[in-house]
Amino acid sequence: MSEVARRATLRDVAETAGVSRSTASRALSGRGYVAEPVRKKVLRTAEKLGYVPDVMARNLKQQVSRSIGILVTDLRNQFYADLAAGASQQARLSGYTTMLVDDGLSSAADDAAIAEAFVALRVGGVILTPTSAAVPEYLARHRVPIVEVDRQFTPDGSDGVVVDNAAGARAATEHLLELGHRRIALFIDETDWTTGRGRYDGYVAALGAAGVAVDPDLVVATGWDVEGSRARAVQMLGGRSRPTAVFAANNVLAEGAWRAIAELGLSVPGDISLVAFDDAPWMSMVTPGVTAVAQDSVEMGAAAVRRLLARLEDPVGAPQTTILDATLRTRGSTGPL
Amino acid sequence: MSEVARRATLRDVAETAGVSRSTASRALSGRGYVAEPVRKKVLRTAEKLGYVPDVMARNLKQQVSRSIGILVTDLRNQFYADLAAGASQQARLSGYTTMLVDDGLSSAADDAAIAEAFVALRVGGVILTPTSAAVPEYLARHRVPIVEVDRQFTPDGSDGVVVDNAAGARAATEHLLELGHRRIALFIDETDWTTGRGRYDGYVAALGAAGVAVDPDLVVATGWDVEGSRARAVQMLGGRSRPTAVFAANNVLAEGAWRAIAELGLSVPGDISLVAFDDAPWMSMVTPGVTAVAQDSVEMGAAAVRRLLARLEDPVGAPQTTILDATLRTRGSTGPL
DNA sequence: TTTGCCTGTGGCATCGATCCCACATGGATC
DNA sequence: GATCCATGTGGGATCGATGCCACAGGCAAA
Repeated sequence: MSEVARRATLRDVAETAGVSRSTASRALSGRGYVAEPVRKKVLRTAEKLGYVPDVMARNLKQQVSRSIGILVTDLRNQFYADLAAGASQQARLSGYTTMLVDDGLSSAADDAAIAEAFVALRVGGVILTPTSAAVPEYLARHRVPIVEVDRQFTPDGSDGVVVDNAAGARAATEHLLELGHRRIALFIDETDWTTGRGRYDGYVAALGAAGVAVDPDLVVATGWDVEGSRARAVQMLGGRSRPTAVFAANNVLAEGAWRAIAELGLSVPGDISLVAFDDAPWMSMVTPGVTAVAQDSVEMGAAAVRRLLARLEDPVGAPQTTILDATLRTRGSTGPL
Repeated sequence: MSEVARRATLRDVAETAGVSRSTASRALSGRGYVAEPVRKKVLRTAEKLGYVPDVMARNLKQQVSRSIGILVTDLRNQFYADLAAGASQQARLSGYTTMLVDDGLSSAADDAAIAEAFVALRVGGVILTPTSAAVPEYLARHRVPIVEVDRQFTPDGSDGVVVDNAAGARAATEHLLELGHRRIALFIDETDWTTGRGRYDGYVAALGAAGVAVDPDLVVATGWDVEGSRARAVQMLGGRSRPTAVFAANNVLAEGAWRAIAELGLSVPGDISLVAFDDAPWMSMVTPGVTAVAQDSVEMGAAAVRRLLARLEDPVGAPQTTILDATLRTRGSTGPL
């Protein structure tokens, strides 16, 4: 056993201090009776040996783990990175460790593996941002509490934290309407789930309230990435009957639209107004600044962790969805018709 | 024991399948002899019960963990978010799970707790981006292999992955010199550690090679955040003897400089040229685009994981530092004097 | 003196998975 | 027919930490 400095275990501490493992455990954890001098001695030896308890072994014995999983859609997107930062920090403040996984360039098979890894690690619960539907299903089947952030697959069945998509989208659209715009294009990735659906509804509601009919040709599914959005935007804005304003439903699509506008040599807001959902850093750097519906993504992450911890406290309560405010930040990219 | 659907264990699988735990273990892991029909039966039972092995228990028994820790400076900085994404993905591809922690708004005490958590979780090794010096010290003391990314506290003592800071800074400075600039300011956070030191050296080397003396007044310590950089930049660029070009040593300081320039109403590159180290997304969105030294941060993260895994294979080999290329991307923010 | 309680400590089983070892069976070889 | 080996299976110890229970003293009340 002459291993080169094996890591110290509780047994090592106990033997060095000349007490039993039970006593050492009590001294270190502070549970149960320990005579003061003995306690001091154990603490000193533990310190001397550089003893750090093995949380794996502890969790195994106690059958609980103070760790949560976080699965984010894509860390390279500032929105999700901020969300992860907020969740990570809140978890740490609450004494939980986090298993943060970036779904990034993963395949469907990867998603399954990630979900299984969370179960295998026996995390207390998982924070989920939009990925494949298989993940929440798998976790639900294995009775792992989840909190869906940004988008909810099962609004009634699970906890969630979302921004008020409809109100935000409505505010953005109304802002354009007030400036006199009537031909307002909506760039959106999907309209089937809560996020896209809410933003679409807000857009429609604003138009309806202003007595403007929804033109299906102006609602364009751009795909999920910058390139898809850019290509569609070039096509639409390069045509003869182009809209006077564009509402991009998220920061990625807004970037595509912005690049297309620059490419076509159009002036903002002279030729076209642009408003985005989700205020990315670049929107306040460019000239003119991009009017955007800001959502506090750091706070969303933190709120999700708080919701999850509340769920762990009360496993049987009814699912709750926390709805955060979205606020319109007016900048130079929107102007009168 | 009539618990409401307790999670299935290996014992449950074994009993249901009518075999011993040993046999069930062999069937599932594929190690040792198992008759084919028995193997099939065990696999079917495991599937039916939704059995997922407890990696904690497995690691405890095997005394190895296929997980690594990743500590990033600040996820809200795109550079570190990308780095984390790259590391996370590479780790997953290699079959490792990651404990990703965002240092974000942490105090020194938090740092100590984070380092201890890594040890407590018995991670195989840790990827470190710049934080407090206490972290690498603590981990080294506990014999946890580390790879320092972006900045190395102990270049000779530990593995590292860095970009070629000197060459990148030199290229940026030479670019400005070639355009005729002579009064080139350097905005930098620190010059004591590898990152800042390398960039400073590159700047000095380029000036020296061109026969231009280094003016200490033009090398400004701006602090670590956007606001500090902006304030210093306003002060310096608002004065009468302002430089004709600014080299910002990272994306944060570049943002401060950019905001200051906009605030002062200066034109780029007419009044002043700007070049940045680290190509952030906004730099290609603004007009004119910002000339920048690009480092592949996703690849840095991936390279760090590969280095760490190699270290786990060979614990005693000499420390290695991987140096990645930095390439200058010329955009509109730099122009002739 | 006996009973009872409180304090302090150690023995030992336990969590879930693994794996060494013993043992059992069957067929092939001498 | 005895020996041997290959194959297949189960018993039980083990990893590190915890916590129940038993037990040893000491002290106070009856």
